[in-house]
Amino acid sequence: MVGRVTAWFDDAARDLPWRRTDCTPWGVLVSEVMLQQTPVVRVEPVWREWLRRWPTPSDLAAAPAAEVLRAWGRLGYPRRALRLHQCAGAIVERHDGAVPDDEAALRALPGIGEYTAAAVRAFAFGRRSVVVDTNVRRVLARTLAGTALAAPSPTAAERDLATAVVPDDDGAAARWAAASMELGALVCTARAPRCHACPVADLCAWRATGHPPDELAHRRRTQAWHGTDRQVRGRVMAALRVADEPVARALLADSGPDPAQVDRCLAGLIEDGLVEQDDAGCYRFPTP
DNA sequence: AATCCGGGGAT
DNA sequence: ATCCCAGGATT
Repeated sequence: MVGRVTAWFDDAARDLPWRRTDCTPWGVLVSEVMLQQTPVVRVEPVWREWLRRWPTPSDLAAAPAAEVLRAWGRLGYPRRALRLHQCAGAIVERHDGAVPDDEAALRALPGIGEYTAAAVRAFAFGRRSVVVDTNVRRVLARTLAGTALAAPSPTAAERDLATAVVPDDDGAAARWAAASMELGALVCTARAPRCHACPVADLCAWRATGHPPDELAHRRRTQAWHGTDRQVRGRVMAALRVADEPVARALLADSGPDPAQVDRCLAGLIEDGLVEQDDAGCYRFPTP
């Protein structure tokens, strides 16, 4: 399983900038945070711009939060940008400006959770770690468990299974992490898997049983979007992004049909540290 | 364990 | 109109 997937990866891997040998650990960390719930094609141009402007953690730490939020653009979940900014500051303060390779130290950084810490350790430092993202979970669910999709949130049994599969050797483990993720992203996709191009199709439990559908499909609840606070918050952030100066409340009226909702979202954005009010009561990104 | 948190492209 | 995407923090 591991050998065949990594061999496949040697040939099929996408040439992504954060995979190049000249990419720094900081570049890898930035890519991982940007890739949290945002597809590769949308991340790549923003990542290039960020690494050009802020090639090191201390460069980003020194930038104003407003510039960071602006540069985040439409990647979504702008709290990630704020945390990445805080993460850069913490790397400067706690680690002398160098991205740590220790899993516990990584986990302690803002915006770095279990997945991202393991991914940075593997991809930036070539060290063994158990990297379990949505792709790996799906690949393991299908090949080994024989189910169409993994459970909504990772279970302990799933972690144990993922851990058991990871090779002992640092380099082999890091290659498996990248290869298993890539297999899920390019071949063992959620919607229309390309089993004909899969290096382990002949040993896939899900395929062997005729691709049974997801038993929990009918209970999976898709997140609403239209009319939600998330949509309104997004519109407010977009309005502030394009504005050159603080924006009056009246100009944010078309962020949502319900004024009370817009006010609630503004309060939430302020609470989250994404927005602040100036002396005139106009809204803007945080200033130093 | 459940919720909240963006946004866009594919189907 | 629905689904999916290299998740994390909070409760």
